[in-house]
Amino acid sequence: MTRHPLPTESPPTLTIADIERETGLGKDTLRVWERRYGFPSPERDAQGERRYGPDQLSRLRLIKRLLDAGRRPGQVVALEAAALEALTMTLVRDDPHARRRKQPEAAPEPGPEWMQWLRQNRADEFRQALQQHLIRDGLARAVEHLVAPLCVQVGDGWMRGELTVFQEHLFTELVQSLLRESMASLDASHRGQLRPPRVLLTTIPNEQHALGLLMAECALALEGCQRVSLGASTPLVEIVDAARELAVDAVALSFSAHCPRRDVLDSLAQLRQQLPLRVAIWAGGSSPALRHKALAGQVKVARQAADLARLVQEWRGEHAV
Amino acid sequence: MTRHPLPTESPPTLTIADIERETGLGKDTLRVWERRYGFPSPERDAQGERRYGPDQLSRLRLIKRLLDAGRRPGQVVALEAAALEALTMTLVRDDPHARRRKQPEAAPEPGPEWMQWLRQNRADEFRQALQQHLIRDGLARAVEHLVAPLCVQVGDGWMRGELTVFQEHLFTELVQSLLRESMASLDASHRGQLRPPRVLLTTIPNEQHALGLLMAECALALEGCQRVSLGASTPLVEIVDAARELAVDAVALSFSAHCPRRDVLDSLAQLRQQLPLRVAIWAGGSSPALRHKALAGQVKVARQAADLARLVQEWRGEHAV
DNA sequence: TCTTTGTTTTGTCTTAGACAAATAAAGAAT
DNA sequence: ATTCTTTATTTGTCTAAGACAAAACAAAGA
Repeated sequence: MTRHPLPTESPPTLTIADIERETGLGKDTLRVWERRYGFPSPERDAQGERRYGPDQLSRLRLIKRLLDAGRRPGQVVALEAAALEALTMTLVRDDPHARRRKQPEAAPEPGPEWMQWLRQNRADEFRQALQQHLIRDGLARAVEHLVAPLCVQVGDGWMRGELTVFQEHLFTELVQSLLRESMASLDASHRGQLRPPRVLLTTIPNEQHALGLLMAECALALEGCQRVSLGASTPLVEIVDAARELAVDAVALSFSAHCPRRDVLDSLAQLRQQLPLRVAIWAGGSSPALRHKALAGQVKVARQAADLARLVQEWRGEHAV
Repeated sequence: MTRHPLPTESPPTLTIADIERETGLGKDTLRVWERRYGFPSPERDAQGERRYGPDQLSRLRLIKRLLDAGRRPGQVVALEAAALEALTMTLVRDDPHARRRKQPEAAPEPGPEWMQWLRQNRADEFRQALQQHLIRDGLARAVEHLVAPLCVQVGDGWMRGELTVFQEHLFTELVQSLLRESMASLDASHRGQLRPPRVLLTTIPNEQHALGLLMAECALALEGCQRVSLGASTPLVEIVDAARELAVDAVALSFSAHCPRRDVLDSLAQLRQQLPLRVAIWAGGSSPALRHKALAGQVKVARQAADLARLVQEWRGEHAV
């Protein structure tokens, strides 16, 4: 993906745009880190432009993981690769705010075999086991007690470096395929009997995480709701337009843990302002920003699939004919 | 999504980051356009930062559409909103290279009713009609003669402004849901009888267009291939790793029309360099860059779903036991 | 244990200039 | 008429150091 593919030169080949794409760190951020912390320290090509080596890329990947885990740049950017690895192994989900959260009656975690299948790329076995689980325990329980916690485990595993990016992609794709299948057969059993509320599902721009959205749709499907999904990453203006044109009763938004706080709060505020009050806003997902106080009253927050079912029932209670 | 939501002030409220997110135009590009063409011409807030009004945003959206349609910035950026609208109506798909391509035996285009359902947000009718079509004509014909041309029509309609972004999202989601359903039942009928080649499907980073990928997967499913999809936007390094770890015979990549030429050619070259030669590379999609000569020999290009089926058969011929 | 204050960290924005890759236009040779 | 080369223009992205507000942290007070 380098602009000048020179097979002969090995070490410094990646441009700043490449690094931005591969790590998700902005160009400005990369430059200011170089100035402040002395890392990354790319060489320069004939035109004076930055050229990063593969070692710096992987070190930046480690840093990004630690940042997502709650570390701050000043603590980690200047650290050696070895120290970064050590930190990575030490702490997983060491969210500084986590002390307050007490383990809510430790739900039965899915066993380690699931993660092992992923690590060993046994996609077929993973898929079959998940399919069996869906059939035997039903969609509701499978989402709540298997898929949702697996998403957390996969996220953690990715942070710890135990899972590669492609293994995470594979997981997403497998789950997506099976959940959609389950919903299709669920709808078939309802046969046009879908009742209100009519719910619009999507995520805000730059939020590509589609699994949360899909799990939310499952919860709504189980309640027999009419639903319209726009997939991920819809511009805010379009969400407002869609809510009007499609005449929905509620807009459900999913926010993954990686979604910047600002974007979460700002977009929810803006949507509340632009959507008519009779349209409810339901926000869900693992984003910590959803615990923010400013949301109370404006927006209903659902932290689990079961919460979403509760919101539907509340809505039906308030809009009984 | 504005950083400072001031409900009292109406006109200039969007920051440059908002514009980047909503239009997809880079910050650098927006600044250099302002310098060169005098547009956009944002006001400044107390800190001297750019603040764009809604009118400028919509005008930039028009410009973006025209650029995607093949116009160049120098021709359109300085134009008034009215002139932009006029240009938009005038020319659709006015690809400057289009003169060479002769209409290849005009395939029966899907009727106008499909686009009308989308424009009028009749999602249910659209879904039902598509489902019936899939059942009656089969997956192969439905993809080739209905879904694929509809994708083109939707792309054009979006450029002309006849379709909104959310209508395009809705279309994508509906089609995706139905295609996945069809593939699931197709696989169920094969019952573990899937044969080689084993194919990895994905797109390169920043290529979010998932429908092309899904249509490709349909074509492979129809041939009874083993396939592993990673979804959209996988880093190149990860594609290489995944190909090795998952022991695939071929890597299939989908490139939408919006995908930058450079990215297409560079990533294909880099993949060919890093993948072992026994792993075939199949590139498909509507990207014009796929016509480039440099690809010949290195990579097999499939412009339609049928081409992909042919590639599978060729592969099987070469690898007969 | 929770709110309020002050301090530090950190991402993003600003400026103008430079340059190479992509595209269009013009000319030459089939 | 086409196709290939050469020249000219357009256009996106990179560079620099400085600035500043919002987020995060630490410490003091209720």
